[in-house]
Amino acid sequence: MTQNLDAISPDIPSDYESLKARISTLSDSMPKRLLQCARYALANPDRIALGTTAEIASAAGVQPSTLVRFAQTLGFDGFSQMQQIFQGQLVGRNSEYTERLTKIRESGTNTPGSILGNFVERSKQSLDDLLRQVDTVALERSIEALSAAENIHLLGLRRAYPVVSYLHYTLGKMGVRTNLLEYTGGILEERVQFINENDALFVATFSPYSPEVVEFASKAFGRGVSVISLTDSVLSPIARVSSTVLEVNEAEHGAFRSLSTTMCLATSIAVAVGDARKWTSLS
Amino acid sequence: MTQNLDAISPDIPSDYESLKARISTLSDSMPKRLLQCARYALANPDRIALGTTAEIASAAGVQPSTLVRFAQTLGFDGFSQMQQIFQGQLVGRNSEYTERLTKIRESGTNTPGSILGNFVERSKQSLDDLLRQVDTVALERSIEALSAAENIHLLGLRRAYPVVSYLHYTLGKMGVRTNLLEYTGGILEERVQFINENDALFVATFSPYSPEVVEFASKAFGRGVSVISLTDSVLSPIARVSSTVLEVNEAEHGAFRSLSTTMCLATSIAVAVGDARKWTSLS
DNA sequence: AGCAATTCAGAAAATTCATTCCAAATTTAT
DNA sequence: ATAAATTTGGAATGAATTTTCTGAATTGCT
Repeated sequence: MTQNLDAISPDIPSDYESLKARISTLSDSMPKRLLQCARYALANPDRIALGTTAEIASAAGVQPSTLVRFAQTLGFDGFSQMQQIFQGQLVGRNSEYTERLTKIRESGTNTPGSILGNFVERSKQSLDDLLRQVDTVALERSIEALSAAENIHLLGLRRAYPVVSYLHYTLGKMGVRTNLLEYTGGILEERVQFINENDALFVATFSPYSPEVVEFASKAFGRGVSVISLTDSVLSPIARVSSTVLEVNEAEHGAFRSLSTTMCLATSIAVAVGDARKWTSLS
Repeated sequence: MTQNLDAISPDIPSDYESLKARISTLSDSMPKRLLQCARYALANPDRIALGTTAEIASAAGVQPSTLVRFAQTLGFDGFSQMQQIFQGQLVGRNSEYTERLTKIRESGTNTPGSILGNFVERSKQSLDDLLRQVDTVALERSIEALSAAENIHLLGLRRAYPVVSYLHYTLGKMGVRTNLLEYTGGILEERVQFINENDALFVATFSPYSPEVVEFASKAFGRGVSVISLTDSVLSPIARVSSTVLEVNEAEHGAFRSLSTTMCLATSIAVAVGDARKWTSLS
């Protein structure tokens, strides 16, 4: 009886795309736990494809039975039937991926896909380099300096602006207030006076190094402020006026650079500083 | 415990590559049925990864128990253990990755270096996932829409702000002027009226989705504006009010996410749009 | 050809798994 | 505030799956 009705009305999704679509539409009317399943499934399709109900359930923080109910809500008989869709996606994607990779490698055509592929490849390379070449001593000194600072000031223009802007946000989220120095005409220099000796200045600047930024850092450094700089070469003019220099070689495609690697380092710094501050400044 | 035993007994392949190597070396001295397994496994790795012993056995023309013996011949405890290697290959998670991550995790302490290591590994994985999961159709449609737009408006707050901010910069460098919508209190909504039908709105928003952003996009979409959104899930409220949705699963470490992958995609979009515009709008 | 060692198929056992069920808890409607 | 309906956790169940075991078949050796 029920089976007949089920078979008629909600025909089951037959591929991953329609499954996603259905989850998306049904998610509105889903109770808490089922929504939790929905979120987990969309965020970890691979684990759904390969895991057992027990494993997945514990990873998603629900009961195995909830997973089954989730699958049934979507129109499947049970979990296993839903799992097959995820498995199909996994296999198809795998073959597509290798195909895509070879296409990227051989054809120089500038399709959006190949541009992306190129950036991905180079970014991975660049991340590897970062981990291999990073100066851990400098990194640790940076964290220390930032953790110990009374106030943290952040400066970065143009390409470096998103980096400091994200640091500002992330550190803020961790309860570390920072002063993001936005560029508002020639007034920048005047603000050096508001930075005092116990503060730290974090500066990011890349290849056509903004003179204003270097100038600003120089003045702060001259005043005895701890200057931590993030740049792309030790030859950067900022290096001369920094207490600590962090170097990043960003991935590039033609004349354009991604910010993947830089962001990775920046985020790590933020988390490390947040961690360090948590222990020292715990009220 | 188990690790010690594993390490002592004929060390088991931890990688699909080394597994293949072992199969091919041992296959010389394999009896008929085991050879049959070997051949089938190498020819149908996906089915080994996903099937049950019964299914695979019948497909390969052997008994389930033979499959188990086959796995044991290669040094595994049983079939299931071998299957994991095939699964890892399918997901694209090779042993180096997991090895490094466990090494990082084992070191336990949150030293700056280990935090960075963690972010680097996860970002690399996340980049791989991006290339695997990216919806090329959506990507191409996004590029088209952005290239064809009279004006491009960019919107993103909090964690998404660095992304649009970088897009603003990069597109500007390529001669594509964009309108970066900064948040200045409640005035945001009023600005919808300055966006017209031939424009495109690029919106980025992530997990605690800013209602203002969604609201803004919704209004623009309602006015017939082409809305391209960059978000982290199809469950994102922005998906409903977008012409095209680009999904990114960013790497995370604890509660904190890097922006590496997102930045990689954003940069690719910028370059692709810049390319496309170059040909159409060459004066 | 005859014997020993190895390999095999198939059944049996042990384990794990997906699913169902029900009482408790929570939400919704009245 | 109370009752009804829905949702949830967790145990129970029955099915399925991996693995072991054993006698038969095959192979290799003399």
